[in-house]
Amino acid sequence: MRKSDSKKADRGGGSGEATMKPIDFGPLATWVGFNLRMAQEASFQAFSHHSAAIGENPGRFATLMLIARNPGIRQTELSAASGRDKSSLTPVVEDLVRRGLVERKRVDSDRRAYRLNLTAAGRKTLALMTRAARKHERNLDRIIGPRDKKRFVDTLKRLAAEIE
Amino acid sequence: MRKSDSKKADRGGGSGEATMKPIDFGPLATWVGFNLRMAQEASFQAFSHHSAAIGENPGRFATLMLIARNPGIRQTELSAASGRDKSSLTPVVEDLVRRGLVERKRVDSDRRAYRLNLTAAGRKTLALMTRAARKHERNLDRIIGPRDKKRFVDTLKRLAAEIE
DNA sequence: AAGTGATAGTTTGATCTCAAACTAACTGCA
DNA sequence: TGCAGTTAGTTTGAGATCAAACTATCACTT
Repeated sequence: MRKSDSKKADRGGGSGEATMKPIDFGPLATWVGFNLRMAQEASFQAFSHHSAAIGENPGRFATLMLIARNPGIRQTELSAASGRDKSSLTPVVEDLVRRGLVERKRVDSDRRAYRLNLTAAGRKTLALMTRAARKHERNLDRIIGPRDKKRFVDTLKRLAAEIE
Repeated sequence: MRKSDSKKADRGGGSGEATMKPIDFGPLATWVGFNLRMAQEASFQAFSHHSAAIGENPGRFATLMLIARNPGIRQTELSAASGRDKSSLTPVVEDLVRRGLVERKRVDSDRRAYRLNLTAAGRKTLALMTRAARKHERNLDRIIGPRDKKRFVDTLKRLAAEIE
């Protein structure tokens, strides 16, 4: 069983009875930040489990996709695009290179930087993950409903872009 | 400067010129999972920085709020409500108790379990954080727009609840 | 009672992440 | 030239998190 078991609840101000009370979320119930976290976590977990068979995780997937669509991208650009600190990317890229999914070339004109590209193996893995991701997305779409989807994603994008 | 510097980009299939190209997100652009992560991360960071002055973080805030609204809640219930594994909660609760914000009482009828309650100090800290959270939420609301807010939060809730 | 299976919370180990400090290399200006 | 400030990527340290294994206790059945 993943996550904690949400079963019965015997609670009460002081003296404990055997009444199963629902949780009171107070203001959290309507706050965006909290619900964003809960939804993200649920989505992340579900996709993690889906793609575990391939031996990757959602972060790797985004990384591979961004490299595929932006051949020659550099690590710092990649980190900005994927919303992670550049230092978080160091071990990820290292691992992808070690496993032969990504190729790293030093840039002639700037010897500090690397350019990243997918190898054939990388493209293959990406294709596998894309299939898993599509399945996952269909699941999310079903929950969101086709009507709201575009607006929902737009709102997420605005949030990501505009929070101070 | 937080996160990596998203500045210029000199990229190109093979030979590098000084053209600043925007990132191609491919299918990520429309996928819910990815945008959920980006928005969540942005929101989390912003609130973290806001509440850093109080010496807490978003997770602690949810924890305190849930204890406040559900006096006598047990750790396992709390972990389910806050979407974290119960084992993640152990050090959090320990720390809150150590710092005198939360009080932990063994349950007579079940000596495995604890009941959690806020102390006066805990209520004070929660009040402080609530102020910070309200400011943060106003900021998010402004981005989302009052019209869409309810629907947006409902969708987040459905996602959290219904992802397999 | 004794034993079996579930449950509350902790421990441990593996990942992932940020943030700040660091190295190397670039750019621009004096 | 040569120095000052910036940038690309790495290292290091701290903190979260999950998941599985574990301990203690409970609840139920026999």
